[in-house]
Amino acid sequence: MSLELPAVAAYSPLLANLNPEQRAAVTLPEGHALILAGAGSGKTRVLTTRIAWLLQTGQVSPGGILAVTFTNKAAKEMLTRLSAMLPINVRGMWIGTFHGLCNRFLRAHWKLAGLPATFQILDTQDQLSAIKRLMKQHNVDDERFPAKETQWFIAGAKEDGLRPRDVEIRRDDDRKRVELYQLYEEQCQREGVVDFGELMLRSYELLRDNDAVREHYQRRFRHLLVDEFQDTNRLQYAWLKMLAGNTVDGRFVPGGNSVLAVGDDDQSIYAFRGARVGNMADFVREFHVDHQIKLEQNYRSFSNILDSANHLIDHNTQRLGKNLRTDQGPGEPVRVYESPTDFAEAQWVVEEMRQLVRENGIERKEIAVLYRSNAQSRVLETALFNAGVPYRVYGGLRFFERAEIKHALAYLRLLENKEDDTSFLRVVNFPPRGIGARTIEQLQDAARSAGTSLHAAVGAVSGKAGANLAAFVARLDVLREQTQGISLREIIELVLQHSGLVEHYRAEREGADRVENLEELVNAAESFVTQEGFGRDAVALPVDELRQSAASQGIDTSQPLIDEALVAPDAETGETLSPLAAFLTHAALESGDNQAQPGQDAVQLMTVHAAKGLEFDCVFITGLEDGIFPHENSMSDRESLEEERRLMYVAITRARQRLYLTHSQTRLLHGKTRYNLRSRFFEELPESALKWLTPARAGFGAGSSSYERSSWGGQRAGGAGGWNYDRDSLAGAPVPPQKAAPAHGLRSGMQVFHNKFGEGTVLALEGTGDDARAQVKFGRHGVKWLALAVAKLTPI
DNA sequence: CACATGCCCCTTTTT
DNA sequence: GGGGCATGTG
Repeated sequence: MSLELPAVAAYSPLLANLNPEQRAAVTLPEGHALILAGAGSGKTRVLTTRIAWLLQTGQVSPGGILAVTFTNKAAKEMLTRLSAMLPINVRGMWIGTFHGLCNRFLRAHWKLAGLPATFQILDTQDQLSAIKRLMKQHNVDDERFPAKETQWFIAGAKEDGLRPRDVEIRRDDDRKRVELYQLYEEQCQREGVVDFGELMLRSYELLRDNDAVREHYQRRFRHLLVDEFQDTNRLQYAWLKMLAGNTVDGRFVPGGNSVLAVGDDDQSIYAFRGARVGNMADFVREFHVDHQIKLEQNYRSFSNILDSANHLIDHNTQRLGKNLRTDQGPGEPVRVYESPTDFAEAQWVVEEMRQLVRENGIERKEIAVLYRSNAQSRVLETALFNAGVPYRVYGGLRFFERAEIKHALAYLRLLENKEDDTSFLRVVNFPPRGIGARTIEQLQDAARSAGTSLHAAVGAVSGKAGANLAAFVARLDVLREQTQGISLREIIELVLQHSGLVEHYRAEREGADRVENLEELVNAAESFVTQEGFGRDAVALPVDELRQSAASQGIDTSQPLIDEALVAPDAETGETLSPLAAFLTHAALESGDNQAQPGQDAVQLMTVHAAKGLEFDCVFITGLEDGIFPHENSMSDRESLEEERRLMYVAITRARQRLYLTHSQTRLLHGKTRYNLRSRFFEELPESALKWLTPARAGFGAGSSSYERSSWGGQRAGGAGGWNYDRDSLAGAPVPPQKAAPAHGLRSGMQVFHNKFGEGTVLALEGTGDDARAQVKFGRHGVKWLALAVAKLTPI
């Protein structure tokens, strides 16, 4: 790889302030390339500068760029940065999420994809309720086949690019699951809806099976750029391969397309939803990648923090290999704090952060508290609330996922698509209008035997209930009439009024927030139409202009143009998507912010997953206990433990200046007190970077503690540390508050023998005395909870 | 048919 | 501990 730059490069302000590796990445020649970009190494900057560079040097026109990200946020950021760099119209570029781009593609080619023009998108909730409905209809035992599991199965199959007929049947139950998958597909097709996986899979199949379409897009996109490549699943990889095309035996051909993949195998934390780090290695092999560049210079953290991250991740075996370095000094040590209870832990964290704000002048929004799972936020929130510290919790319900919003959207969807049974069922009796379960059952039976949608079957139900149904449908029909030719804003206002939703929530005691949210929906629609991009996506460019540019690309213009640039869903008529349909799509693809209160200087609370891509001056990683982090379900096999370690790596690398690691001896979880050992990850951090604020207990084979009791007697802020256990108990298992060490002497991670189940690994311990239980994973018999008073477990 | 009570489950998350 | 869901009662 040469670092020599084209002559113009040296003068381009775009390249100023880039380090040699970043510059090499930005100015890469044509060909496939993989950028291994460590945390805080300026990855987004490289990606956007690369696009700007390609455009500025005239190597490609905006229409030849396709850049794909995982989140809307990342896509938006890329667009914003790009328009700040170059005075160009970003309109011609395809920049967005995988699903967003697939949606755009399917809107342009709905007919070829076998979809109705008004197809709507099911989110995860909708998908689950569609599956439940299906299972009920086919009398599937939901004990044996939980709907969630079926959903998981279907989504997983699609992520691997598998249709029902392609799924390999490994277990007896799979036969039924595949059957359900098949039925589910038929149901979605009948109702004109697609789930997230379907957006990807349909697009992929259309590209695969339609030569004209594939060749068209292959000719168009000369540069494909992929962010967070380590998070791509099998299907996304295959999709990319289809688009890349222009290769012989997978090798890049000069004049063909170039794929630039940017990723970090150490930050791959989404295997549980189908992400495949292996795509990185496959990419290098199958695309015969010409250029690999590592970005290892970290601009974010002091070296104590970075050393900790490097040291930890070094314990993973499956790595491409990469070590972050920084020019910044060691900075502050990584502080470790142990508390007796989760409550005390939270109090200590709050007290410590108040000091940070008061004495160190740190802004509250520069402080993040991270945890492994959402359930842990509660105790932290309580402590923050009691202390009067402003905070903001990420995660939880987003705007478009709120029940009242989903209700309103269901009415709107029914205006667009009468066949949408999921939406029909959601609102047929909401607000209540005398249509009960019996009636709905009757209606479903009628619809099934006639092979129609619920909407079409309404006439088949007689009596009072039938009249109610007819009135409901009539009301929808009237609304549909009334909403012709009026603005999106007016449509929504009308629907809110005439559906009775606002009225219903006004009458409810706790309904004020919901009414407010419904009003907010009007605003959301308004800003969607004006700024957000309905205009961008749906306004057709002049057809003459298009034909000209198409002709110059050597595309046959005697046929109707197949190109989203027309953006009209129907390429023949030039008809565009209605603002309402576009808005509904937007609502499904972008679930919206949670409780946006920007501007306020508040402490940030979130899961480690949610923190990926963010950075803060000060970071607290809490609940660092075996069974919590690493999570108990991920402790038993190496692969998932390695993912937990990567998760910890992500958490550590969020911090710029100060990092705190806290753990608690006891924790209230699911209403029960659990005694957890300090996380095994502590043993994987460099001692030299750590400062133990509380005595380092002996864990996992470490030597005895060197702590002197007088050195800490609870003098830390908040006085929360005052649990005076004695020195002897420090070397043993976790100490219950009654100071009675558990008699069983088991610790998680221990190998044990059971007379019936054989050898196993202790995953978790719970309770004391006669109530003590252990969760053990056995080879043949799986994971079991055992009462220690009964089960005879012998340590091996 | 609407509302209340009991029961079961319980990673991580984006689209 | 708490939310979602199924079942029971007015």
